[in-house]
Amino acid sequence: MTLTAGESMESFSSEELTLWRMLQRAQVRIAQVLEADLLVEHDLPLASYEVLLQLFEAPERRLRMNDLADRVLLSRSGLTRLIDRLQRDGLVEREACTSDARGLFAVLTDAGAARLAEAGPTYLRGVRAQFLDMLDADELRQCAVMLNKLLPASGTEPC
Amino acid sequence: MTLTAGESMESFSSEELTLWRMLQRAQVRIAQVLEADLLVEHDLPLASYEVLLQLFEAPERRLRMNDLADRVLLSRSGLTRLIDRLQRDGLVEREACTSDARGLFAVLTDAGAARLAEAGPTYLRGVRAQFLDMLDADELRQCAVMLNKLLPASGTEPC
DNA sequence: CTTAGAACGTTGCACGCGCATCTACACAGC
DNA sequence: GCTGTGTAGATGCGCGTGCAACGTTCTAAG
Repeated sequence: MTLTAGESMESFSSEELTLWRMLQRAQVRIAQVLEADLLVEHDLPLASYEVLLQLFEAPERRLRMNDLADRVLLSRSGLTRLIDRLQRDGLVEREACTSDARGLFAVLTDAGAARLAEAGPTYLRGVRAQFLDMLDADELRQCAVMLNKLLPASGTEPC
Repeated sequence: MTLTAGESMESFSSEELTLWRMLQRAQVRIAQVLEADLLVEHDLPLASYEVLLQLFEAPERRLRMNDLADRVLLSRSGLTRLIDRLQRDGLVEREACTSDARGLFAVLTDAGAARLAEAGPTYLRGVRAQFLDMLDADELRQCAVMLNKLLPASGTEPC
């Protein structure tokens, strides 16, 4: 607990932490390139793309605000503003929920689906170039196994 | 190229993209927990921690602003502001570069090293709990191999 | 029916970031 | 020497985000 700086620091440069930092770098770099591509080719931020995609995949192309926020890893307020922008651009609409007057659906419009279809190839190409094509089939499988171990766990916080 | 929405969308939900999105989620979730822990226990944002760590690992605990910006994946302006804050808190100092009057070093102060030493265990514990402990030794090795494939590549943009 | 508490979404505020721009300096070439 | 091009950092500005607080609505207890 009460280590001097010199003592406790040894472990900081361990392989372990290097691995985590590499993961961080990889994810950030891929996301940066992806966002830049989407912005240049379709004037669509990555976060917006992901919202449209989630809505597209949802039944009836609609999702509760709360659900959506969880899926795109955004705070509720952050999603409110993002949906504001998407609605202003006509890509999404808000619709009241009949069974729960508090609830609101974000619904993908036809224009939104079209925009998503436009941007999809760019996104797909970026993910392949930056990520999928770098690894062989075996590695992708192992990657899936590891990510499955990582993900449910991070949602199940102890205590 | 000119696919209808229905056509081009099939591939969007492919395993491939799911994998990328899982990677994204994993990284973001881990970083969120890490940042929350550092903030609660040491009032230190993750980005600040990473700057201090980079400086600590650098020869003479100093780095050029430009170098540092690359290492922490921040824009130059972003780093300028961040160093402003760290300097205000006495964790870092700016020092002129004798060989290049344009250059500035960011130098870790003793207070900065102490703060880093305080926060280190929290960081380490978080990374272990969220990431390292979830995988076995074999997987960690494979992870390292994959990340090595991913990382240099994302820095070597074609065209 | 009334009331306490929780849940859903929105809004005020401050913060942190990136882009474009600016200044200062370095390193050519003349 | 001077001038033009490139680089290192800093600054003005706008944008996007999270936190805390708020209004509204649902649910449960009395």
